Amino acid sequence: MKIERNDATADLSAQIATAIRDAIVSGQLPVDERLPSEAELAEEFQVSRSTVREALKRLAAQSLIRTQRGAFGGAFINRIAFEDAYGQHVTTSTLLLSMNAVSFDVACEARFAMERACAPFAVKRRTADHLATMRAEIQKQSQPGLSDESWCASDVAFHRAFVDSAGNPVISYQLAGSVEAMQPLMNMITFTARNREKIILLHTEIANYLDLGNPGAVEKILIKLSDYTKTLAYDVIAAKDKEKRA
Amino acid sequence: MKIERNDATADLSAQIATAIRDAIVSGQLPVDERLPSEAELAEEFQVSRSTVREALKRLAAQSLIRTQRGAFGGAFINRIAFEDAYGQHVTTSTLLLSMNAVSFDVACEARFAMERACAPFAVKRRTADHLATMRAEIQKQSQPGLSDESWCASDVAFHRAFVDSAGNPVISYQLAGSVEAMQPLMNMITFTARNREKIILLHTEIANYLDLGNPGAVEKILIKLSDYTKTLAYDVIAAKDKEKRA
DNA sequence: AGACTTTTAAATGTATGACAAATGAAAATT
DNA sequence: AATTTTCATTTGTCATACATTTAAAAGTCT
Repeated sequence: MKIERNDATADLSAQIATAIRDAIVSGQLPVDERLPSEAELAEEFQVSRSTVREALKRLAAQSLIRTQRGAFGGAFINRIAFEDAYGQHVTTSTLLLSMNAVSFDVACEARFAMERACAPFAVKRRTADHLATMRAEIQKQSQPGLSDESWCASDVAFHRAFVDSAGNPVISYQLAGSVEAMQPLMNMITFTARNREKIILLHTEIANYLDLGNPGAVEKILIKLSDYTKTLAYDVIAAKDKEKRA
Repeated sequence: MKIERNDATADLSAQIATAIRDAIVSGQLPVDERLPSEAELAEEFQVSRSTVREALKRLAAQSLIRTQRGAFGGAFINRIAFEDAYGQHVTTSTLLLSMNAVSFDVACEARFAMERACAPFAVKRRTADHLATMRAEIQKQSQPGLSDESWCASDVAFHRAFVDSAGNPVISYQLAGSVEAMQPLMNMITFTARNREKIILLHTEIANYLDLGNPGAVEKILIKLSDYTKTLAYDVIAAKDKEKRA
């Protein structure tokens, strides 16, 4: 089924993981199929059990397999759930943004551009539930004592509900990375009462136009929101620069 | 810096991996920082070296760390490159589509919706290079003897160039999952000479309107392309159903 | 003194063997 | 027939040993 060795550039466990991963991705190993036991794989690849285990842990880290102990246990090809994929995507995207000096502008542009793409579908498919969630988050955002972290979390929840209202799980999955990965960046912005007021207004308009079924208007508000977010970020960055020079 | 144990629901190696991952994601461990050696981590977490190694392999599978052998080697926090992230994203997205019975329509809608979101930026920022790449792929697609696989690969390359022309690496990264993950689905569609002709025409129009700087027109062509792709998929599915009934 | 070679210590990679713990099937018992 | 016990299988963890790689440090030669 799969053979290799003598690559020499990579660890054995990495090579074995790649071989099995390829078999999974290419569809040779169907979902819920059981892999051979660790001992059998060790025999098959002519390596020790530890090496096989390290390979399997690599695959488990990507949710490609799950393991079960006991007789009739073993490693099984895992059906990746949207939930698992979200998590990995968010982790990767977050690190990508924080480690690669992606500017706030670029991240913001990407996020809102894709969010705008949801508008036409959202007006067609949003349910009462989606609207209720969005309005509930707006309500939460209006509470005076809300901490910056809770404010940002509610902001993410609002946008998440909007994206989900487009009724396309693939879009939701793809956008989770953009929206949630920006949360650390957003957390750095201090939202004063005045800022919040303005954003809440825009959120309300989005909900209203979504309710009315006007995609163009929703897109326009999203542009305003994007611009305003960028403005706030500029101010924060400018203030930090000033502080640094002082 | 990080402690746990007694979770009982998860493996020790998974718990340790999570602890270190959290420290990385939260920014406590800066890029290129060296983790303690395996022996030291084993001591710190009060587990065996094998268990630590399995945890580290999990992190390595997500490109969170890289390891180096030899004195002064060890595990270092890895700066995730866009390239690494692409790869993981494509793998996950591909499996998500193939394992979760995501309909062709849903995948197609997501892909083209996000691609349309690129149009306004693409007309502003596309370079001569991008246009040249797109036209070169169109040229390739016009060759009569091209296999279905090569055709699809060239199709991906064309759309990739278009997305890249928007000049936003975050958008490019997010879209890589959608565009490339659909390749297996696209490969199932047999593109006759007549089909190809029509798609090549649409590709040409995209390149032309991009050249002219007309984002609205580009979006309209993308909608046409999306619709046509869906039509082709319907036909293939219908033909398969017929075959099955026969 | 400076350039080259050798040694050495530290770290990861791999192998082996042992035992613990979980688990479901099969056998034994009530 | 239902329940309990036994048992084989498999993953999880630990301990130890050795191979391999690597760069610094020490040594050697010109």
